[in-house]
Amino acid sequence: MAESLAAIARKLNVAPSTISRALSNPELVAPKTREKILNYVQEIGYQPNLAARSLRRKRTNLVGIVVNDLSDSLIAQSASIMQDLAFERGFFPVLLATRDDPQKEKEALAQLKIINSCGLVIMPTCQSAATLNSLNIPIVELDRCSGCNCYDEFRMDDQAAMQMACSHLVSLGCQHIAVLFGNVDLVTSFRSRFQALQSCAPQAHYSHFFTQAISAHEIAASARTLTHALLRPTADNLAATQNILLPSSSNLDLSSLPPLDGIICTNHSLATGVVQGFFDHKQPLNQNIKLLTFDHPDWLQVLPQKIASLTNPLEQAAQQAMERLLDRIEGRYISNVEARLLRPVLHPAEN
Amino acid sequence: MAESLAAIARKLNVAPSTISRALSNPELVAPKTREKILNYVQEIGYQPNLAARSLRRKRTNLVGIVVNDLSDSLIAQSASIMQDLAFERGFFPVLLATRDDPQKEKEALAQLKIINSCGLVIMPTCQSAATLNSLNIPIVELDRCSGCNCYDEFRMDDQAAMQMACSHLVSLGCQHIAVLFGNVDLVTSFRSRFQALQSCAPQAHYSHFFTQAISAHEIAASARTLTHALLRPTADNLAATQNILLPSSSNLDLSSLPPLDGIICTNHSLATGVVQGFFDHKQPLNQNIKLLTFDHPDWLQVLPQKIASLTNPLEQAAQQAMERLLDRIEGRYISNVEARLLRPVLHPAEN
DNA sequence: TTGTAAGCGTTATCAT
DNA sequence: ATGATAACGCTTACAA
Repeated sequence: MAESLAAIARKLNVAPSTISRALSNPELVAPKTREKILNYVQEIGYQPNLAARSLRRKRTNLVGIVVNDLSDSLIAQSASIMQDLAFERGFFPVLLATRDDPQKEKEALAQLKIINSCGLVIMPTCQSAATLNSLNIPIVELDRCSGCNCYDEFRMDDQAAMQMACSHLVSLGCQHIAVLFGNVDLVTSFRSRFQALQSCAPQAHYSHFFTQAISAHEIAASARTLTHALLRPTADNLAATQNILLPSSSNLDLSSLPPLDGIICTNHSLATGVVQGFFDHKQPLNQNIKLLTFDHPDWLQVLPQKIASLTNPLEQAAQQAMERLLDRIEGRYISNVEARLLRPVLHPAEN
Repeated sequence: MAESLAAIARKLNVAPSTISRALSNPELVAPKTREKILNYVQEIGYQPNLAARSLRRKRTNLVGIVVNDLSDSLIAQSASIMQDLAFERGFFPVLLATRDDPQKEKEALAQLKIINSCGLVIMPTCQSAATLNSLNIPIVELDRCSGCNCYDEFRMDDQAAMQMACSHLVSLGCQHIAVLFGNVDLVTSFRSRFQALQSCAPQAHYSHFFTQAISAHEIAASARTLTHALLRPTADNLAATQNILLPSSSNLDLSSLPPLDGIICTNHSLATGVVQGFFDHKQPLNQNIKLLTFDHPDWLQVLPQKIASLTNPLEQAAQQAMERLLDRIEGRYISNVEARLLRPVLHPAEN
């Protein structure tokens, strides 16, 4: 059983409150006493009882970290960075994953409410705004935005990313580029990437395709089917794309355009499907058709042919997000909310 | 601000203790009062203050979940299962990852001590025994064992797994199988898999190779180098394996044996390296040489040729581990510690 | 069956 | 600069 303040107080012949002060407001206690106390506390490795502290302070030191998919190693790594940061500043991180399921997100937020978490960094799904507001704690949005513009946001600069992607393929000589998106109606990041496409390098033609799917698995499946149609536009293959794309997608009859020589996947789930589609047709990657994917999925390393990728600067965003959150909690940052957009990094296909 | 017990008590004209009882020991309060209380509590959505409860009970409801690598999707999924389970039983899961770094594991355990977690499910690294014992809380080991045999253990049956793997390749006609392991000196699961190899289908010859590496990344790199030597045993390629294998590995001069026609990777990091090695030599997978890997890495789905895999029943193990932990915490299970070994499932290469 | 009261370990207020 | 004291919200003897 850990030593209590009272016990230490008796040992040192001071009042418990003095010790408490020495620990939380050292400047309020005389240097001599302070040193005596801190030395002893150090020596016996005293740990304050956090339950008691939370009870008295009416605030826990628990900060929520809600991400969509921990099995994405970039996200896992970013979460780990945020956890370390929280520790360092005396907070305790509580990590929950939603797998992009709004239901699970609701549960997660409910749980955070139950444990009285004092702050939250979240990668929100499309529909979280209402639930977020009901928490009444400082919140920072990471990588996505929930739509309510009342929280700090840290994420990739979608506009810059889209332009970098297009310029890269154009510089490789591409003239007709298919750009694959997830559901632009429901996912803001896809929407803003698509909007950015309008102002991209005009040296090429762009055809855009939107999946209806939202979950990673279904997005990949849709992209696979779509790839079949792009590579072999047979009647069957074209028909198969009917129910998986949003009607606002480009027409799949591409005969009036130059032949397809580039594909941009605006997230890694799309890329998974595209790569599968190429292999289904025994077509080597990145040869006649140059590929570029947003994100940097783990499986890039085991591909027989390499493809270009554009990495989301999620780790930096995560770090900044957590720092901002803790600053908000501690009242060290009180300015208006801001959206900070970070530039991605382009990795050309190796050889 | 959430309503307090005292406030509710006043509203209902009962004592706070009665409400407390109605919530934690319903059978101790008269059916009529109980109903009145529970209804009201339900209605206003009362949530007990957990800090106060923990303080008084001298026990938090925080259970630690310490895993090595969250970016492994099977592990992420298992962690999620454990979290749900903990929630359902009124506990709160605290998820921490170590990336197989003993230092980070120490930190994680220290943090769990600070927050006073009341139990722990852990995938221990090789050297955790001492730190674990110093926690003085119920512990369950998942997927690996720390060596101290004082905790319940739930993991794959390595012996059965190894035998299934060998039998499968033998049934495909393999006569000479290379079996790749991680560091058998330091990682118990590799050691027990290797021991099981002794009693495997004697219709084939087995050559065994042990990496010195421990971290996932280095294991993959070692396996890649080794694969080069296995596919093209040039002097250079053989020399390159010198410093990455344990000396107790089989001799790489395999000329006295039948030609290599099967490779078993005893975890997915090894498989990553092997697949890279095959591609480096433009050699298709699973054609002349049949491949089988333990685990079911995500990238299997994007391979141009499929390979067989043996999936660790980690999700079931995780579920059982968490159930056991909570039973121990609540004193509902008090028998001696046991090691429960679960059989894996074999997935043949799809066509 | 229910109420009373003490106390968990900390911190904030007030008095010294 | 330090000490005494009350209070945070809950649980649990014990008393009624």
